[in-house]
Amino acid sequence: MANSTDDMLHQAQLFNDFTAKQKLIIIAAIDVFAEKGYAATSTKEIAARAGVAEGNIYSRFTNKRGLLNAIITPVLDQMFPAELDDFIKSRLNQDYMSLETFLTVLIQDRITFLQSNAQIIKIVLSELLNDTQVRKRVINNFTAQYWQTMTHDLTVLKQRGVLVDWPFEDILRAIWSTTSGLILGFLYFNQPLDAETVNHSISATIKALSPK
Amino acid sequence: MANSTDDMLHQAQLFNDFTAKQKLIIIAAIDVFAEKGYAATSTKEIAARAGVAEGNIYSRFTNKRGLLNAIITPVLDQMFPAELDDFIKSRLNQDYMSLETFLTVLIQDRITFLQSNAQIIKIVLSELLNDTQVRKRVINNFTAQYWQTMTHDLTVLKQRGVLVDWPFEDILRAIWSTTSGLILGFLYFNQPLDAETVNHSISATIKALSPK
DNA sequence: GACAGTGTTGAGTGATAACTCAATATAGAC
DNA sequence: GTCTATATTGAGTTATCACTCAACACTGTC
Repeated sequence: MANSTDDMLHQAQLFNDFTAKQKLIIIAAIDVFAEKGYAATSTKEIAARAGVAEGNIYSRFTNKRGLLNAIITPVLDQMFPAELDDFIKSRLNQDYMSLETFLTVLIQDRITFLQSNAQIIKIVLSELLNDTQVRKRVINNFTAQYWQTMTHDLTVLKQRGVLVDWPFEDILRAIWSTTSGLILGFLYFNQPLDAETVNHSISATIKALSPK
Repeated sequence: MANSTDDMLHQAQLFNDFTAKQKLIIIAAIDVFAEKGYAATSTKEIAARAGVAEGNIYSRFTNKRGLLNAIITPVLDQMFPAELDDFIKSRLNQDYMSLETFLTVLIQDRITFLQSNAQIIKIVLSELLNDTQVRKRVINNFTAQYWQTMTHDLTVLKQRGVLVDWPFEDILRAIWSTTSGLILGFLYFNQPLDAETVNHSISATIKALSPK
């Protein structure tokens, strides 16, 4: 399953500090890691797909894990952002922020992000399940950045009485469960990610988190 | 992270066709596979943990993948059952089956199943992401068994007007997203699985799937 | 065009992977 | 207790793994 040219360009933007051949290595590695997993992939295969000598991997990325880290770090850092995108902020910082607006903008934004980094997300997910270090990094990013960002807005919504009065953990789990369900279905089970499907999920989340 | 004796007994029940040493192999393999993933685990390490010669693995399980299959097959087959448990059936086949009853019984049942097979579920999830064959098996079980079972009851609920009129795909995704979110939080992020947390998730699903 | 610095190569290395197999231990039938 | 079939052993085999390194190519500077 090769990347389209668009995907390659998009990914290349994330990796500007690298030479042309190093980018080829990264792109090949993303492909193979996403397909069979990090542990089941050999550096020899990556080099062959990239059309590059195997030693090149080690002169730039130190070792196999260094290559993995170079790939997943930029995505990991953007997954649970410390603050929201300017566009989102402008939509959310209105006089009256409805739960519907809040969840629609938020979920749409994350779906766009996850979908446009589909291959790398697959790698991150797999490592999340198998590697304690990666799992710690994700937890750390989540609690140190995202949690702070979200609880502020969630508190406002609670106070206005438009959000159910549950612990933040339960609310965030509800939001991320539906978002992840959508993305996982798309990535692994060939399910569509069209407007109607997404709208149903968003609508389900809105209803789920509205007070009775 | 060793298994408790209870877990070992529970797992042993699933694997009655095996000798004592073969069960030790299975239990050791479950432990290591769940911790670091199938591909990153060597048969040498499994044999060492089981206190057994390495060759024993190959005389009974043919090869490393055979061992994996012996472990995940019974869980895979129960994950999306062809028909519901008798107890569940009796609760659901009442004169009036409310959406609340339906979802509560259904989700509780799957949470119990997933939780009591926690270690093997971790292995299945990891392989689901990395192995096309396992993914095909899951898809096949789901569509050939579970889909048939569920659509019948969902149709009844739709006709009674207590269930939102969405495609079955979207409804099942909503149910499984929240269930999976709960289990994943428990398995990988040390989140609690207490009654209140579960109730919030179930309540969220009920609201999400109720018509407006 | 000589030089310096960085990028790239690919044959080579030791470790370890999955797997084999002839020898040995064990358990049940009679 | 003997016999037979199955379970178990562990040293050995082959392939492949991650990784190294000395040699070579390339690029820009003066």
